[in-house]
Amino acid sequence: MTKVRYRQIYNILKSRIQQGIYANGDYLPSENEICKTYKITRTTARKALDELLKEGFIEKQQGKGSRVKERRKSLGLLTVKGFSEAVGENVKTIFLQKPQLRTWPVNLPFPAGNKELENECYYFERLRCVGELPVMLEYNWFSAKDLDGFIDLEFTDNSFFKTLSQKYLIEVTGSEQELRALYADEKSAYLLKLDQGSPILQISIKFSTSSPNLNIYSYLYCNTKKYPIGNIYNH
Amino acid sequence: MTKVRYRQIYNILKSRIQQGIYANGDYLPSENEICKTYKITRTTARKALDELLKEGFIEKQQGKGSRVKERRKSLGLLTVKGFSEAVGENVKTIFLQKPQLRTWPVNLPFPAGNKELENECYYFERLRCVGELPVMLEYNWFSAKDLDGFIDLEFTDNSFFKTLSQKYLIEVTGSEQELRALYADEKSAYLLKLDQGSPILQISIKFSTSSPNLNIYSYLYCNTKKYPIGNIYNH
DNA sequence: TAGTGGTCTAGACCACGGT
DNA sequence: CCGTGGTCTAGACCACTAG
Repeated sequence: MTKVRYRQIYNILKSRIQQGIYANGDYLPSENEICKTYKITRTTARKALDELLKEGFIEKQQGKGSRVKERRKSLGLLTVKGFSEAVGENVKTIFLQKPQLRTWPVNLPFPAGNKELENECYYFERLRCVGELPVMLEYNWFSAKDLDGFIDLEFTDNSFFKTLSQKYLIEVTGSEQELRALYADEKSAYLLKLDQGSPILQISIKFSTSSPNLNIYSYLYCNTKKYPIGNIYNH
Repeated sequence: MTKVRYRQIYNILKSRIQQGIYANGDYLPSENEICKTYKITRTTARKALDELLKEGFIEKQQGKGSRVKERRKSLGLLTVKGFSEAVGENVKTIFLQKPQLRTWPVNLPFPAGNKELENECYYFERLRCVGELPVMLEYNWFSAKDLDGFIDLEFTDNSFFKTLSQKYLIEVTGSEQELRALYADEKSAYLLKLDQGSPILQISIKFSTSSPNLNIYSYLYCNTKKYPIGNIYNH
């Protein structure tokens, strides 16, 4: 799959955790053992563990080891690359607007680069649910440059980023966000099954990708009553 | 100051950026040049740059370099260790409740460990302003164990974490957060100069420290109208 | 004292951007 | 082509935890 070694190790360890092979509170093998097992050096092993740390799967303590941490019932949207990855199973996605070509809107969450604005943009709109409960309303824009045929595309696993990766070999490399508490407008309230004027969490995002002239701009509107948004930071 | 080399380099580069020696859009010296200048290896140089990246001071591009990024007018609370660090200058802090000994409250933002609960806890409460505008209301709890004399303590630079570091040699090593949009209650609304029932951003935090039995539990209530909360994530 | 994670060195090869 | 950042190796020393 991915070529990078630390990413492979990361995936192996992550799936071991998710399958419960390393259960809650267990210690992972030590860094040196991981090195021996996978024939890598500590630099690489530590890089894999760092990813797990950043995403809240483990916690480390000097002199003791890396322990599997309980993940809370929150959507780790801020540290992860998208809704599907953040939530895991039991996700339902409803397209309110399939990808279509548009002119750029006036109010992007972050200013776009000139090269991006040279072309029109793709736009789509989705409602995300955990089980039957709608928890997030999502608006997305990105430059149409270099992404021919995006309109007719079927999303793999309903994941936009997985689709980008598989069909265009483009990876998300980072994100920048701003958070605001707002009143829900009529549309958001209706779709998220809230009273109009309820407090709602707006997340403005700029995703950067491995393609320098492609950024994804998104507004997320979250119903945080049942599922708050989670975030983890180390160091 | 700090003994760790990459932290020193990080501080040097950060202050160069803040002073405008490396201005907005400029490229930093390349990793190899940084190595030569400070007589370090690339591992160390890269670790310093990684910190700058995480906090949004720079952006990197393979084949080109590390460029100084414009910081937006938002409080980078989620990626940084506290209000003072997040905001920079022009901060005003008002103590609503000076540190005092208390019994633990019922509703901590995250469950505390048994060792922490064995003792009573310290509590304090502050209002944080940017200029004259109150933007954040802050409630803090932490175990009184090993922190004798905390009540009479003067905070250095109004920074709780700086005080911990200097007086007790305890460092913040990470944090975990949950975000919710709520209605402002009477007290929050009054202090943050909002209408009662305005939407308000609640950040529940657990700060972990270099002392395994000391975590800081906080609720932050933010007025995001003028200053949204910012966050950055890479990889 | 043995084992763990944290820091650091010295060097290598690769992928990417611009000339 | 060269210089950039991204990955990886092999090995060292340190700080912390626990028996």
